[in-house]
Amino acid sequence: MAQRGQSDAAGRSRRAPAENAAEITTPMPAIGGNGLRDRARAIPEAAVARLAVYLRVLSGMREQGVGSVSSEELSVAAGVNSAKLRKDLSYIGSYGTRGVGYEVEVLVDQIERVLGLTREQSVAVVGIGNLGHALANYGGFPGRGFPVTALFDVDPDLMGVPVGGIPVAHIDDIPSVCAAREVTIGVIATPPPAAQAVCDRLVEAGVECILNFAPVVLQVPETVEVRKVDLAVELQILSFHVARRADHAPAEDATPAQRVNGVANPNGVAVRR
Amino acid sequence: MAQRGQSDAAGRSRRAPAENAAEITTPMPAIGGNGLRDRARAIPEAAVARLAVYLRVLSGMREQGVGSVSSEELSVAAGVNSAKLRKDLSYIGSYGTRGVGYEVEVLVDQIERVLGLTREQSVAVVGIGNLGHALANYGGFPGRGFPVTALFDVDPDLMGVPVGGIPVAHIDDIPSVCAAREVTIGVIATPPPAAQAVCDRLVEAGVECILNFAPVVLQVPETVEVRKVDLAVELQILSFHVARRADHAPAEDATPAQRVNGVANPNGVAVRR
DNA sequence: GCGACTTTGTGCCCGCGTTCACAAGCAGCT
DNA sequence: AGCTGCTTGTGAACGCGGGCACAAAGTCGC
Repeated sequence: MAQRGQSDAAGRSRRAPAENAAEITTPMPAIGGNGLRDRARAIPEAAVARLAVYLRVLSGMREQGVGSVSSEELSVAAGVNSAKLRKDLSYIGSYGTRGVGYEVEVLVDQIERVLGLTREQSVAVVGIGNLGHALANYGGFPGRGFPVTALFDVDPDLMGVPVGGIPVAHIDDIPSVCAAREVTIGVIATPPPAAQAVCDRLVEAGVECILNFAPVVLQVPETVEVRKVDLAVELQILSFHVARRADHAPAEDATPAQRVNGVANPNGVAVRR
Repeated sequence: MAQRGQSDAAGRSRRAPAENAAEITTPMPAIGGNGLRDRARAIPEAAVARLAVYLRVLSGMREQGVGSVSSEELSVAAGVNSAKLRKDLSYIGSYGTRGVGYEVEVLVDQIERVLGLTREQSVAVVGIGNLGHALANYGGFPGRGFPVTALFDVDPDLMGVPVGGIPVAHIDDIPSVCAAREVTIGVIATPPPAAQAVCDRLVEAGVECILNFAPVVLQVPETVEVRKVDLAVELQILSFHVARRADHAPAEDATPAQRVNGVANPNGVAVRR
């Protein structure tokens, strides 16, 4: 992560070296605040990504009537090691009871709080092609959803046509519509050439968080955060691994892949062997 | 920044300059081989992701007739710092001339070689919903494409229907079809409940690299590499940032976001200030 | 009420990836 | 040739995130 993304690609996370210098372990006197701000600020990006995964797993558990869960159980369900899971949870506070585990309900609430899911985010999708359609219909997923409240495109045939219940507007209306509906997250699913222009309009509309599916490096003001999902890059990374193992072990696993059941890496980063 | 290369099917030849392969710094005995294997193995995942980005930028430059480029130019175009770019390029060999820069053509070829793009990868997409459609039509993107050669779903109405030129087959046929078409990369775009079963079938068919769009933690053998793209997680990470800055600076940027033009982070990670 | 057991929370270490800064090397001019 | 200026390639330091292992803390049973 992904990545790195995804995220992470995987590989992920970077920040200005100056200020985070003193996070985590440092007591940090919580200068003028409730401390939650400073805490929220200190959570590493990678941990945030995993928290989102934990949230999904926990939501599933809650629906199945599971009342409490240990870090061990949760960690295998989420595909991470239990120490990392506990550390991640410790970033948001101490909500477990030693010797017992965590209460599912509590954990769900707290993670939602930290991820800012208590106030519903309003999402705008720009570019209503196949991908845009998919995103517009993505509305309800486990836990609270991100309501898609605005759709934009340039195709005249699409204007006013409802997709997933929301009529499509012209991208020229981005500023007014986004302001009116208090859009906080913009999703760019346009062809590459249009991406920067669309991005500029979103920024102009006051959107400060953007998820970009177009394979373009967006230029944005420092105040705006961009996350990128790049299909081509993902495929190329996989291609790299295909090539690497082809080079590296020209003739081995002719054996029909027995189920060893390793665990998929949460960051979308490949297991290196 | 306009690029958008569709067809650039110039058959280029590749050939690894065997000499420079194993030298440089690492002693690394290069046990039984050309050393390229060891090198390829040593490239960090994060660097691979960036190389893919460089490749796209370079392809665009080549189409515009740019002959050579310095690390500085390329780094700003790709949105990374120049030192990192040079280090990334150094992983694949020394193809620059000091005092001058890099030859675009050479760099493109070498990156393609390392990413394994010289042998075309065959991709299968499972789950032909909106997202599946989008992926099936994704075939041609800058540089060489990944040919999608197989599509699968369970919907009887879709059987045999061509999408993006390829008829949809039933997921029960995954093993046979994938084997026949030598699929090396599988893409899962199914609803969550079906993902694990589909994954198992792909693995059974010998696919060792999987790109998973379903919000599920897949269980796979150790030999299989999984990358995950999780829309919900991406949105939640952005939501986290919205919440964080809302908490942290309740009343500041009333100013209409002036164009400072920071540069989007290549890892998809937000620029934090 | 006390001891034993279980599980959390975290201090510490380690390795990877990023960044800095500089030496090495090439081109072009005098 | 030799000097100058520029850019690459990389050694070395740094900082973050991951993992281990243990102390703290609470529960359960007797």
